[in-house]
Amino acid sequence: MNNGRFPISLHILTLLARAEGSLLSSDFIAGSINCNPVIVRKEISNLRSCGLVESKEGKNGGATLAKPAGNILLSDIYAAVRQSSLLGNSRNTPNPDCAVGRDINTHLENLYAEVEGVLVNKLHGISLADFSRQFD
Amino acid sequence: MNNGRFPISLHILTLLARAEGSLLSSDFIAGSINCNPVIVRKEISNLRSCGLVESKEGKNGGATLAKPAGNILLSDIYAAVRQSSLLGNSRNTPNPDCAVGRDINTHLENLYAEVEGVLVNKLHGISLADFSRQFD
DNA sequence: TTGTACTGTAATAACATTAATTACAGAATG
DNA sequence: CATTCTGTAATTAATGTTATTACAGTACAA
Repeated sequence: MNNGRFPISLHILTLLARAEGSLLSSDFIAGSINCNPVIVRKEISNLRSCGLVESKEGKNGGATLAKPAGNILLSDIYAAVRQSSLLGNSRNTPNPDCAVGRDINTHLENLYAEVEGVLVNKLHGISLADFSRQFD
Repeated sequence: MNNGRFPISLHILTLLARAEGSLLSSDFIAGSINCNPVIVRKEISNLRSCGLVESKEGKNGGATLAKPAGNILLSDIYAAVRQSSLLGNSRNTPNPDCAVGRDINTHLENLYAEVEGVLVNKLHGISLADFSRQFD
């Protein structure tokens, strides 16, 4: 998770939370993030498939939250953008003839599950409403 | 942290923990990880600068732990390889003329510090000895 | 004292991932 | 029915990561 998807999604959702139901265009959102609008539309497409936002096509279209900001948790956003394990994985398959190489992936997976658990737990305690309130 | 440095460093240290003081060469370690020995030497160089391993040059050289495996915590390893924030950063500087764009980096930093705190805390409770014992 | 087996490190190339851009079909509105 | 928007695919550009090559320097052992 070394990429910008979490902060971008959180930025989008914060803008939507503060827009209080009015539709925001991908161009407007991209202007705040300072990135390409296609990236925003892609990210919104992902958030939509996770049930966090709704969007409307056509003239005067745009996006809104699919539910109250108090019901969207940072753990939901994390889950929506998560694509690789938190602490990284080696690209190569370790040597199966070595006691460590043989089992390290299993033990890494277990460790990662444990560690990611505490992280998700923490994010579970913070709502989008909590986060976006800070901008008032 | 989408790269393989944490798992590679942990793999190296696990091998060293199990070698119980005898020197392991970068070639041997690379053979277990299945990566290039230069990568191993670079990572060992980093771990050495963090005080986790010692190494000896020349014939019959190699690396060992700089202290007992029970005194090396996974949080030390995390700190040694950490190079970017856990949940990623957008590459672009957000629009300062937008209330959200103006302050989001500050609020993201605070959030990341909080979240990373619980992760480090978790890793602090697990030693290299605990981890490497699993391979017995 | 010299060959051998290592480390340390720099420089470069190969590869993988991420973001930006271009392009365009389709939807909703006025 | 022109306009303004979304949705999405395809491509290119930028960046980040790992592998490779090269070689100087160190320690050992015959």
